[in-house]
Amino acid sequence: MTTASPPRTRGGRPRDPRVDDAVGEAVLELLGEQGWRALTVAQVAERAGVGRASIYRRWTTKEAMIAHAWRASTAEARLDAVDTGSFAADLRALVHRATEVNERPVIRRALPHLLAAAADQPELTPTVVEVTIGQMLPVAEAVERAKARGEVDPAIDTAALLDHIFAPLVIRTLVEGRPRTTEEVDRHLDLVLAAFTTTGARRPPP
Amino acid sequence: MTTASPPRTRGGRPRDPRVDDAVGEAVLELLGEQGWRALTVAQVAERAGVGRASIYRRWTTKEAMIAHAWRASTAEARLDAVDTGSFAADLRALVHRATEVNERPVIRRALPHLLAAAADQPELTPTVVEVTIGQMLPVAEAVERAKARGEVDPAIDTAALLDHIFAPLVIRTLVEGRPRTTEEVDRHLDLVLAAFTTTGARRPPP
Amino acid sequence: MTTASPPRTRGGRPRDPRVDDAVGEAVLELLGEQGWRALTVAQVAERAGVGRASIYRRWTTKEAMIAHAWRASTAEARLDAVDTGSFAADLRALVHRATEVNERPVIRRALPHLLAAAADQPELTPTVVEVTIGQMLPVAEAVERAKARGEVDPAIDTAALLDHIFAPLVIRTLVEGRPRTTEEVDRHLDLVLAAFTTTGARRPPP
Amino acid sequence: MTTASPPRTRGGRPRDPRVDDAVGEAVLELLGEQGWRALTVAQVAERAGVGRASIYRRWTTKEAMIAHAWRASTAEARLDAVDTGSFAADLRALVHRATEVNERPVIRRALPHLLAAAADQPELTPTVVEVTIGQMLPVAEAVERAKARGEVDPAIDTAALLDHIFAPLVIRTLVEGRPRTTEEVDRHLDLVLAAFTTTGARRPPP
DNA sequence: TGGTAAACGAGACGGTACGTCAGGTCTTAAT
DNA sequence: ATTAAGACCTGACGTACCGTCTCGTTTACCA
Repeated sequence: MTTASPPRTRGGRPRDPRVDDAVGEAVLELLGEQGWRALTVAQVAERAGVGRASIYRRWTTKEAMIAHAWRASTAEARLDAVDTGSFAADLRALVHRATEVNERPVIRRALPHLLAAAADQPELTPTVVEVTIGQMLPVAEAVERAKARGEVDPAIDTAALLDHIFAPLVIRTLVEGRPRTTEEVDRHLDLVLAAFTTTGARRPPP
Repeated sequence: MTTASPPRTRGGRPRDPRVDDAVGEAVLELLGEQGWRALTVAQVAERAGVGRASIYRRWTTKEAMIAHAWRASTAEARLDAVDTGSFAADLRALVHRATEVNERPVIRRALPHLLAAAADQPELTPTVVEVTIGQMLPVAEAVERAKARGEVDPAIDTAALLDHIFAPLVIRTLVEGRPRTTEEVDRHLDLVLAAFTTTGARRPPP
Repeated sequence: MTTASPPRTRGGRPRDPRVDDAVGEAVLELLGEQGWRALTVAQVAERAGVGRASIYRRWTTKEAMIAHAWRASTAEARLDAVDTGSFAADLRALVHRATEVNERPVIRRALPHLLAAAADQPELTPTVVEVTIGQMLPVAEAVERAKARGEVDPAIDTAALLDHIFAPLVIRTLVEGRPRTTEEVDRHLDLVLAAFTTTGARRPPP
Repeated sequence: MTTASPPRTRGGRPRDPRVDDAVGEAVLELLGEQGWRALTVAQVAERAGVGRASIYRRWTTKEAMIAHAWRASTAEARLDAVDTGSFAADLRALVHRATEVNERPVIRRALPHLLAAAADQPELTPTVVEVTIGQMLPVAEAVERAKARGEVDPAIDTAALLDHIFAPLVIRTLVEGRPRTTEEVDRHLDLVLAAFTTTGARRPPP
């Protein structure tokens, strides 16, 4: 789904797709500049050169508007697959790149608020799930390849393993409010590889 | 720290500690009843039988007020230590009880919003860190005992292990907006024990 | 000027004139019922069935709002002209009727506060001047006719004479906080007629 | 009455009279500097170096406090008697000096508000009456001398004549929010003298 | 090609929460 | 029992934002 529910088109002027784009861009800009609290629909409308009514015609709440813009932005930032033949190498490459993506201000500032909004408005949950799963997809593929190669026990549930890979990083960022350093990510991956792979591969000494 | 920064009281009527308590109780009640969005300072003041000014005198923002009430409430809900002599048994008992605690409406509804608030207001981060660490403390002790008994490799960083124990549970609750079932928690602990203990202890068949 | 400065309406929804009317009525009702001190913007908004923002959009201060409502109300209460052919008769009729008008609760309770408000907010002065002059207008016409008939010396400044007619009555009401009785008004007019007319006409004995 | 109701003095620490003085001075200073609206009890207390409770122990409301300070200040500004032997000369001297007194910022800014306060709080009326009458007292004496000399018809009620002398000046200041010029006062007195004295004395050409 | 239906930017609408401020009362320790 | 200091409750203030609702105008489809 890339647009905001283009509903019945029976007569009348069609919706201007430039509005969707302009709103999305404005939301991301303002989120990055000022954070979630300071972001108002009126401001978005002004920045986008759009009427407020045109926004409410597309999304029922401010949160839905932001969620849509956020999803649209992550779609283009999706990680490319990486296949080096080694699970450890794949994992390090993918997780380091995912960490970079999550450091973009708009993501870092929006994610906690989107989780909170979804807690109150269950209709936002699919969006949150979709984005988080989307980000883990290339890693899931690497895990499957690792199972095929015998690097990972096939009895281990892939989803559970993905959580062990990502959740500790995400939760620390959420709680401590600062991104993980490269070194911290590497140490985390050391432990993951030691605990969940048959080789217990550690990173090569520098 | 159990009270809201009673600054030097050089002359003048001292702050009435009953105000702090009444506000804390009112916040928790209203959070549980209505959730975060519907909670207003005016409502808290009325429920607590307190003037709004007395609240703003103590906390600069609504979020700080809630964070304080939340911390005060978790202090009394802290998990008791459990020491059965077996890391697996300790872990299952403690994590199941922690899961129960986190299911209380006030916690479940407030946590995502507190994380979001802390993202905008860094001064709230210590409170969030303190509470989350507090909850993990008895588990940390169990881990240390397990290391002493040789059930867990002493080379493993305890904090990292704690994250592998808790983060996957918490993150799934945050993202999916529903609590983990007992069965899901058990399966998660199976994997943790298999991956991070020397015995790879699995739970006994029922 | 009968409305609250509907500024250039270039696009956008136009202001609803019913809001102006409803606010004006509500102000006058509440002024009459409760007086100036007890009158709050929130109360006016509720009584008028109007949002508070709509009031603040029109008037910058509570005083300006009341002044506007007050002027609008006096416009319809303006005295009709009286022309009996005799200055004394004209004057007695007009001043007695003006006194009645000024006894209406809304006027009696509002005037002192409006004078006070104008002392702090000079932009209210034109309104106060307009209303007071408006009330004296029919008397001014009677004075001009009296001058033409030779009952009043044409060398006497009409505005000055009007002040001698009204000011003593008004100032006593302001200072003593009670209205003038019919008898007091008559005695006052006796003196005015004796001092400022060529005939020195006194009232006929009862 | 120069102090604020020094009540029962039965045991205990006596009231510090410096508090009364300091409060009075602070009120007058702040009235002159900022006007009535911006004057708060807290500000007065701070400026006077006094606790707020000490103020409320003496006066029940803010208005009563100001009224007291105002009366105390006018007591010392009372006009000295003038007796030149000519009513016209006495009158011009006294009224010009009264006009000067009324131009002091504290008076000009406070009078309208005191009238408004008295409209809501009848207990303030005596103070207002006392001050206004006090100011007119020397003029009343001059009127009596004029009656004795035959310059003014003894049948004219002195109080009514005083109102014709002062009310037009005061009301114009109240309504128009600006003081009378010397020339305006002189023209007003010309008319008063012409209308209410047997000589109809006009001022000598310059 | 002309009508119509829905879009558009602008901005007013009712409602509600916010955070500030003022008034008048009460409580402390000290005098 | 007073004092200065300062907390207390109450409640109005003015601002800001939300989501809705007109306005007058523009733009596509369809007859």
